Amino acid sequence: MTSGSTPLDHAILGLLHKEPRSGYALRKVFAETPLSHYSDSPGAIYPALARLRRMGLVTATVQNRQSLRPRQEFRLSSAGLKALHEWVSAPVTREELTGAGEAIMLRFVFAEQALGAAAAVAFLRSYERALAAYVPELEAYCAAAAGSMPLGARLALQGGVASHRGRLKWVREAIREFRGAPHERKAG
Amino acid sequence: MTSGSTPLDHAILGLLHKEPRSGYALRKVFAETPLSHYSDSPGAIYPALARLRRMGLVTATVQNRQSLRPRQEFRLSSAGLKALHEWVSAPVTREELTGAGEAIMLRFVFAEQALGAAAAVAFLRSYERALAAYVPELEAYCAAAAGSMPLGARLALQGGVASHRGRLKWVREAIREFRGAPHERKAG
DNA sequence: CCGTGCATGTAATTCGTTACATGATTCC
DNA sequence: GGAATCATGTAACGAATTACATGCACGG
Repeated sequence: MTSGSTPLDHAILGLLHKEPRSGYALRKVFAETPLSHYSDSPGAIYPALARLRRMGLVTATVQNRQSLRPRQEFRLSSAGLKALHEWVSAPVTREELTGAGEAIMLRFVFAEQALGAAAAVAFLRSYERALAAYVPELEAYCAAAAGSMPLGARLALQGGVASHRGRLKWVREAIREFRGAPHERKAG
Repeated sequence: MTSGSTPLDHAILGLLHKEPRSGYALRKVFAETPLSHYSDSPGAIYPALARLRRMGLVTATVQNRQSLRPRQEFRLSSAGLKALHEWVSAPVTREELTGAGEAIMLRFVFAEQALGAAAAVAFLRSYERALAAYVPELEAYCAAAAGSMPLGARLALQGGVASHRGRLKWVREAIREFRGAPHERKAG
């Protein structure tokens, strides 16, 4: 098993490909960009880096060697580059498709089943609010950063915007559907 | 903290709301329905059920009490019902929006950055293939099951179909964009 | 009586989370 | 020199995964 195995490992390998970074710099990326759902916590990053180093996928160059708290800069090794290549070249599987946006739809379904149509609509309104706030935010990020981004990153960001816009459209249609449908009794 | 905390806990509470089930029955649901990305492994389900029982959210009725391997049927307690209500009623947060479909886009972005435009297109083709196979499958499930489903579940399923169709459209547009764009040199 | 499916669990390992602890640098 | 920020880690804990172990029920 020469390839990094967790999503966090993969994200780190990808980021280190662009340029060598310290653990702290990686934390900042995870905290401040749309990669925000990867953990920016030291308890995840530093063990992950140690792991990748043990696996030979990254190398660390230590600065301030004599210091009690030396800074390290991590860069991809050739094995790490190979692992990154294997990861991005692997075919897209069915499982990867299934995960997207699952959890939130589950909440919606159970809202209706456990609390009835009114709760389902309330949930949809909350979803709508969150999306209506998030989409312009993403668009702003997109507009600000698109110029300095490679084509793939720009397309991915635009795909994210489109996806959330599509969701928003679905939410609004779903609300209308519930309005139109005969009210079911509240369960529970 | 009276509410179940993990996604699996929530999924179990929601399923038990509909009807009491055994651990094995829950496993089958996770294995055979679009809830497929929750673990159907005994090492996840049974500890989760034990946890929920400790928290007082579910109760177990034991059949074959004298057997060495008694069957249990789990049902929601009133506290469990309350926890379910709280979960589905909680507002949708920004974090819930961010997670959707992240990992796969990351692979796409890094494919271009690490291997260049040709690899990015290859990735998109793989993505396209997977989606083109999955969407009709979902549609078939939808067509077969829609009649016997409550409105919310049907809408959620249709939303999933629409979302994946939107993705597919994006993938095809992205491929065209890469065709049109001047070829960048292969990095690495 | 033997295999297949139903059914419940445990053990080892690994990863992520939260909270904590510590040191170095920079700017006022 | 004190505060904020940069920077690196550890400890305790919870949860998921894989692999394993066990037992019951039924049909051929």
